[in-house]
Amino acid sequence: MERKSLHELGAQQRAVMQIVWQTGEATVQQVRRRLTRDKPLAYTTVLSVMQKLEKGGWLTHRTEGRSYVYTARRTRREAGASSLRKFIDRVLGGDTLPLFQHLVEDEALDEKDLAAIRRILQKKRKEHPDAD
Amino acid sequence: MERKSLHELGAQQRAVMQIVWQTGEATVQQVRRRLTRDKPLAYTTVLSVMQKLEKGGWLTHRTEGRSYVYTARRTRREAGASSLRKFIDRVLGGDTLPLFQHLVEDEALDEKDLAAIRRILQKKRKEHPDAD
DNA sequence: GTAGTAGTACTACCGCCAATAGTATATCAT
DNA sequence: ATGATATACTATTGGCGGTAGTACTACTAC
Repeated sequence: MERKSLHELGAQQRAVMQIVWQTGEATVQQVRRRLTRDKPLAYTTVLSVMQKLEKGGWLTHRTEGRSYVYTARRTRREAGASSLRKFIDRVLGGDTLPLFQHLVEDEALDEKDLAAIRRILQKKRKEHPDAD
Repeated sequence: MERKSLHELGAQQRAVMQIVWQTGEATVQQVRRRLTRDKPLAYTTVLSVMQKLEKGGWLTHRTEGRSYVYTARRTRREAGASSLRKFIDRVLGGDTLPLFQHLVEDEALDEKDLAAIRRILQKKRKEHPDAD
């Protein structure tokens, strides 16, 4: 079965999820208004997308007045992490090292970020004071 | 148009690319033999996959005898890095630091990996001896 | 030189699913 | 009651991955 991963969603579905994550919770109308568009989508289109997302386990809703208020079932962090795990396995063949390499070398990281990374590493080192 | 990214390929297509990358170059037959299968795929099936990959800019071929020898147009590193970049932007919203945090803290990294990461960081620090 | 073998080109089909939206039905406000 | 708004259900379209068949070409072996 294998639950689907964030990066396997369609672009529109991801866009909706981003909106829900940003706003914390949202009705169909709110999502619809936020979807930047030359020509706005039909209400029912957005609704359909969200219903499919709910069926896929991405959203839940509660009733409020006559509307549904949707919320994400997982935080963006969680979804991102799980997606990343699958990405590493599937695309990089489980090899995390190139990933770091890319992150540190190619990605735009300022000194603050780098310092934070060093701090993370040192903390990790304390927990496992094996080698070096 | 926007060229497609490695993680957006199908599983079979990725498998073929991995084989080509591993062997450096390969004919259809070679790829076919390497595709682990209960029931081996028809020759023309593998051929079709590779032709589509060629059309999509992933492979090129040269003629050798009566066969085509296919090679990848980008190295696995390049493809992986580019895919990763898009993955970070599109899927994680450019959020690199938490990504890193997650990787170090939750993902299985042995000491060897950690050491390699430190090395990368130190190299980076030499190039930009700004802060700290 | 004819039959067989191996290769490629082109075409096709199936199934899945994202994207889009219409119709039917319910509910609420006035 | 009427109209606006909301959801449920259904439908259509288009693309694409995965699979493979058929047609054509070229080499090989008697």
